[in-house]
Amino acid sequence: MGRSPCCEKEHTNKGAWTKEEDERLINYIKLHGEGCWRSLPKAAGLLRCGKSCRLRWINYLRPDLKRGNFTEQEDDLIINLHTLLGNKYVSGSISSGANFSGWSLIAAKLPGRTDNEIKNYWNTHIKRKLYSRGVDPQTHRPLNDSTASTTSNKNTIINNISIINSSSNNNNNNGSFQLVSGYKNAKINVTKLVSEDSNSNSSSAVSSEETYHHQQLINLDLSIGLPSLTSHTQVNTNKLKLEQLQGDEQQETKVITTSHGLCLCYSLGFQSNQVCCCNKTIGNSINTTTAADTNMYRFYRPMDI
DNA sequence: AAGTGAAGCAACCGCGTTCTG
DNA sequence: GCAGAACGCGGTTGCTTCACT
Repeated sequence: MGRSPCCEKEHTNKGAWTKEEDERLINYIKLHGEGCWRSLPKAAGLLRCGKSCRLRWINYLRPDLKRGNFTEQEDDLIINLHTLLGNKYVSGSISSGANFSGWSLIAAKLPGRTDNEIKNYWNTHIKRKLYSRGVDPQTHRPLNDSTASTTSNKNTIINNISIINSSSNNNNNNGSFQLVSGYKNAKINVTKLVSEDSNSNSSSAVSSEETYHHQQLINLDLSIGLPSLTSHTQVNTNKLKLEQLQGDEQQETKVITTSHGLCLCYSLGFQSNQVCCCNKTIGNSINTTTAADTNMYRFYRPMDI
């Protein structure tokens, strides 16, 4: 049940773009801006599909693109974000209409890089890098981990977590959001972010119930830098802990909260209300502090179920 | 120098969701 | 409310370049 083609295929060029085509597209967008990709080719005098124009502009012609090799820092960030977000397209998960997906979200955290570029880089470089480290690039588990079966996707879903807005059916919008498995029937449950005093160790900071779950978690030492926090916000280490949900075939979620109400959507770089409706982002003032304030989230992977 | 396979990457494709008339 | 258009995404293809024999 496909869709009708977006353009007349018999009258469009395909394949590599010529310099002249590039110049036409650049000049047109400089004059008229982006938008209405369907009508752009005709208006710009290009015998190209609108989708093709959009792809060419976004991936190669945009003036803010950074070309060249990826840095080690970029490598690490991509790996970490992929561990958290995966690469699955989870369109329409956000009530505001924004789409969540792996590559595009990762690209949003790497200025000047495109999702296509990151995707290619992942497939050609990082996969190999992870294999050489003995890590499965899909599950981010050790290759010799017999429990990380690729055939039981429903049980290994960390890289298919999507973020959705807080449930509209309750009023629990206190800076919360949900992480939901992208796999049907996945039995992952997300517990809350447990705030810790920076001087205390993790075991003393969690309740007995949390300690129980803590013992079942594997620390992958996956850390993602948070935007700096302002002075009015205590610097806390927050742990996102994923626990297994036992004996329940239903996919289930719990709301994640932080002690200071920082929305993880924000921590991932979204502006206030851009993707979630929690109204708990710290706002513009968050940009004013130093790297010394930088906090880190540490993510844990659940044991297999 | 020529042939061949691997690697890299630009571009295409199909599909899900949102938008619009 | 509905249908088709538009957009944006991940997956995949296929061309080009590179390395090796």
